[in-house]
Amino acid sequence: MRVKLIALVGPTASGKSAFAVALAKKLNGEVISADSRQVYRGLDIGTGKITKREMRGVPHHMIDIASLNKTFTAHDFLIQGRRAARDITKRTLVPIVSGGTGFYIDTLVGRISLADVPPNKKMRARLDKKTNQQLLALLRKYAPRRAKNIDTHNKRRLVRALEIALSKKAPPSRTTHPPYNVLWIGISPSKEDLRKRIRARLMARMKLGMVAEARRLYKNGLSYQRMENLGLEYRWLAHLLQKQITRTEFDAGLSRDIYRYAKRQLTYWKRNKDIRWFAPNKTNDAVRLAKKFLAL
RNA sequence: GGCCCGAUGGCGAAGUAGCAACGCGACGGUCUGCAAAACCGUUAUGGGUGGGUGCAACUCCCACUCGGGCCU
Repeated sequence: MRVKLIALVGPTASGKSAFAVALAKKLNGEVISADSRQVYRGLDIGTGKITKREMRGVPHHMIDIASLNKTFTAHDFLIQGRRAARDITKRTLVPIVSGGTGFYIDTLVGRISLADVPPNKKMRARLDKKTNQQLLALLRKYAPRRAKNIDTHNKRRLVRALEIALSKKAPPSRTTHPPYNVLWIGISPSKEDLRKRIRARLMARMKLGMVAEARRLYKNGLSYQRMENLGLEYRWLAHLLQKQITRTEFDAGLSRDIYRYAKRQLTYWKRNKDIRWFAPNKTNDAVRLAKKFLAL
């Protein structure tokens, strides 16, 4: 029998982290965070990372497990996340995967299977010099099927596709059956509510010293370039610290970008018809559903 | 009262007698190891209003309205 696992998704600032804790307490579970930025040590306020207090004794996995000197990937998440899930179920507890990085969750759960080809830095550097046109031509030659449905303007994707196509290893079998029996729960506020939550949360974090955190990270060697690539908070913080924008522009620009990000997240989950969506104030229904799922 | 300049999508902003650039914003979407990233698409049948000239006017002419400037 497949292991039961609960996947809790929702846009940023929807309140899913708090709900994950509540759910874990009620169901005897532990949380596996699925957040591509909270895995890094040092990114705390900017990522809205849950605090020890907020965890209320519920163990959280996959937080603070990576160094900013390295690039954490979906594959890393897959390996370590599954290990965490195994570890939790071994203790007869329920794994609750909760987070905003839909791609990571889909990977962990087996909705998406990754090619068994690790990043090849040298090859990437070489391919990066080519134009999208050239990359596409190469892809047509070495992986015509992939070339058909790829984003032809997206260099990052083109490079990765070629990396797979040009590697010696044979692609993995596509038959990876989902290792888990998943209950999908989504938390989604209304658009207006979401906007308000995002602003309020941003202001609160500014008071907590979000700017100081970024300044400290910079002093400790985190380049503005890297912050830029981290996106959202750290990207805007980098601009602010370099005095390229005013505080007013920072507030407006960042909260707008966070909102846009939230919409992108929702778009990502739209295709997953298994998700049962709940409003933030209707989480009791979600708890009931989860209990039923576990009782089966 | 007289003279001059301007009036283009939610905002900013080009341009030309012959299908209304572009930027921002908004909205929608993609997603097979960087996923808070990267990438794609849509967004003015209409150019202050009313007339006129022209095969054709946002583009030329006249009047009016509004905004800005100058003069008495």
